[in-house]
Amino acid sequence: MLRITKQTDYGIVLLSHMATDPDRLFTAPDLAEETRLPLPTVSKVLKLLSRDGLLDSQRGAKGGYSLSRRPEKIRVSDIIRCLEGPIAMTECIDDGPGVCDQEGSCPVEGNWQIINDAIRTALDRIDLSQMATPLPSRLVQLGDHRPGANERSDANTR
Amino acid sequence: MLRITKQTDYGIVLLSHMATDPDRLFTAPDLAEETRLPLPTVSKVLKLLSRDGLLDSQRGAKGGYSLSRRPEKIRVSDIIRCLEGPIAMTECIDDGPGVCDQEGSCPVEGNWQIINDAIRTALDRIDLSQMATPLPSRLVQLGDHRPGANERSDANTR
DNA sequence: TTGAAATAGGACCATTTTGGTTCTGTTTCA
DNA sequence: TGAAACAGAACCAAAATGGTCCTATTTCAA
Repeated sequence: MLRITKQTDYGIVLLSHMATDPDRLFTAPDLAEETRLPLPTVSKVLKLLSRDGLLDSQRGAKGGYSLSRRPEKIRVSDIIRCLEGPIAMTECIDDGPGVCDQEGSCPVEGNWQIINDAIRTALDRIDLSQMATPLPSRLVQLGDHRPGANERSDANTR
Repeated sequence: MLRITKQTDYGIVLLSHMATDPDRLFTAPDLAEETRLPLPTVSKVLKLLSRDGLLDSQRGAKGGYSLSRRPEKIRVSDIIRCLEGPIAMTECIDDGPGVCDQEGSCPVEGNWQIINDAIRTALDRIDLSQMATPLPSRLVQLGDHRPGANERSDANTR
């Protein structure tokens, strides 16, 4: 389904929430409550985000997490890269040469770059401030994106 | 890793190969050999592609698969949608309302649309003819994108 | 000095996805 | 009528995910 993992989902939710008050120091328990997500999971994600420098952390009592930079400076691509690794849609990319037995004969070969770059670029353009705006205007009609209303092709998977 | 599944990978490889001779009728065994992929898997993917109308199929002896339309008319997004379901990076999209217990309080809510649309658009812009060009020119420097050296590849799409 | 409150970092395991194979039809041509 | 292909589904091992939990370590403040 070309989807991000739930962890990343949580990450974006958490960071978006933090972006609404960019200077505040948030504890994990606070965040868990405010976003209504389970604490252990929130905790785990925050650690990852902090390890990669998207969050600053203060240990000890009165500790917590805060955004390491302005929301505008944190791109969705940063978050995904932190929580899921390099944004490359196929393995032949991040494994380097020599792994794929198709090498040389693969009809696609370098052309994966086209796709990867397109995705990366798209994700680079979106930053936290955009995600955090409290439903800016209903421009983005919520129920209106179903491609031709073609039958739910995921109907069989559950 | 925000990656497509191997099945989709195969699908793109297969279709790209077929795009190099758009009018030819390919049998699954032929394709397996020409792309050096295992036949059972090739077979499986072809069936899916054909079920969704990306390929035409002819049964019986002398049967096979052929592109259902010109390579330029087959977008990467079509292939992904066929092999992985709707292109929506989070579940709150394709499941419709009422599923997410965050509803109403989720700080991101409709803003996922921003991301989903960006991805969809990016993938809409790439068609099979682009993927199939036999390494058009080495513009897209192959060995230069590894995680460490993150070169900004702006200025292409959009 | 000490205890409570936080983060840091793993280990762990059930569940789900995936990758790939195989089997049993059905269709078509020669 | 048989061989060659596609159609469709079942199946299962391996990998990835989602969550939780446990044990440090750090810091503040009484």
